[in-house]
Amino acid sequence: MAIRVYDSLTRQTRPLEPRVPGRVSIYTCGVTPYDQSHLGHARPAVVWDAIRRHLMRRGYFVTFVQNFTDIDDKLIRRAAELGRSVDDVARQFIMEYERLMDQLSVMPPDFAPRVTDNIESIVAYIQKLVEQGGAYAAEGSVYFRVRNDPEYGKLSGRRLDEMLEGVRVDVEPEKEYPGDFALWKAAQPEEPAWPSPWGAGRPGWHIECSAMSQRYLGDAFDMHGGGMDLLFPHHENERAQSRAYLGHEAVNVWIHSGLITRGGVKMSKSLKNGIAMEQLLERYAGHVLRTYLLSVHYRHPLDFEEQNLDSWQTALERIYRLWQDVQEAPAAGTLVAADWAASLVHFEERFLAAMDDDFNTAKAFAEVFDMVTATYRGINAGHAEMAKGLARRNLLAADQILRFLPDRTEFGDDRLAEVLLARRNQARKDKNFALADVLRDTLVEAGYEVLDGADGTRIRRLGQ
RNA sequence: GGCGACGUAGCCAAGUGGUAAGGCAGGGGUCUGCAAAACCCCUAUGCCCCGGUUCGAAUCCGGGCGUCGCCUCCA
Repeated sequence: MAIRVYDSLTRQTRPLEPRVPGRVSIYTCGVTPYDQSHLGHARPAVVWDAIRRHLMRRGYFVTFVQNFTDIDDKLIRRAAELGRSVDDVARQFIMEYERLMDQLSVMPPDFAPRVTDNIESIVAYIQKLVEQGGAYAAEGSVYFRVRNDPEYGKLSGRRLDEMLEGVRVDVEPEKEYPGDFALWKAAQPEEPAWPSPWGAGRPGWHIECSAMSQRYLGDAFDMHGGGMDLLFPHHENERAQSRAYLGHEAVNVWIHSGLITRGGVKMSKSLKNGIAMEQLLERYAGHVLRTYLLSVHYRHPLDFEEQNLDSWQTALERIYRLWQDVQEAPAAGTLVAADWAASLVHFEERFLAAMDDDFNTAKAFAEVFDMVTATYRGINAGHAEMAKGLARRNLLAADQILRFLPDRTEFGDDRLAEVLLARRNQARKDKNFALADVLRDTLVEAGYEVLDGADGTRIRRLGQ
């Protein structure tokens, strides 16, 4: 069955048809490293990671490029505030971003190009646009002729004339047309600058993605992604540039992830309602945050509410309990005929079908929860060996894509807790329940969950 | 003002024509020394409202109401 994806340009869901059979090339807009990363930066990264993993699971060879825009107005301003160089500030936040992504089990991109390492390509790209008449130099800057593209506005669903009604007043006077945007910005004092045919300066905001996607993926690639807020102007402009440069469409499918809101309002710096990942990761494990972001369909807005995150964590606990119970289970032997057994046997098909359907991770998780229930049903029905064997296989299959299992799955690695547990077991054997309860309370207070079962007692450190 | 999205149980959330997934919270049971865990049963005759199309609509069409996003830097 083909993978179906929603394309922002055509506003339709259609089968994914890679340009080169068996291979999928992807470019996504990364971050401008001028400050700490917040949840809004994590969402697209996690979503794309799940998409990549699913494509790989389906047998595609995936090439994934995600850039860093390490020269830009915000970055220049920030560096000035901090009294440090732009490069220095950018490097710091890039490192922090990469560390956070690692905590969220996000695979590093195959290429993570930085704008400042690609200036020559960008200049060459602009030069060709100028030669073709798609762009013009003025006062040391270069602007893109937006009106040359009859399709300008199609991606973001707007019309040029309508858009300019509300355009801000301080339009650069050297522009031929107010809607034109800068490809190259003439150098300002105290700002980093590179040489170019139009004088010293630096790239405008949108050109880097056209130039770098072309450099790393070629004249055409399969998927282009980013947050919904990049649709306009960033992706609209990017599309116009690439079409002018190439004479054809560069992108096959445009994919945009929904924004994160708080109290229904978008997270943004100006409203000071962003949540730093750093801070969140102090209180929640990486896989809890990662999967919380995947618990909602990627195109829908996600209203961040700490209580909902807590509910999600509670839900995950049930999966972890099962995992600890089955991770060492041998492969299932004979199969019995029962509803729960069929459900365990066919789990992966259903799980992958959910992912095939526009990467419906919310539905995929529902399949996982169903599978957990079916497993316990089997265990309670007296078929523990078969149920556990299948559950182990199924959890590993789902985890390949969703990455919900904790990194450290051992429990009881705490010697003291083991001693307390042994004492409690003895107390219970002696029917000294008062002592047994005290020992249990002590373990619970120490952050353990105490699970009495038919085949002995297990303890499990919460949050793992 | 223009363009676009969304509105499903107390809360979160799938579902785009065939009779409401999943999770959290809550109630009742089974099991257990007790508790926890686990399992079973229950919890939306209804999917913002009003019309329409259809044998049949949460899903399609029209009109409202509400919330949000983009139009300016933004993942």
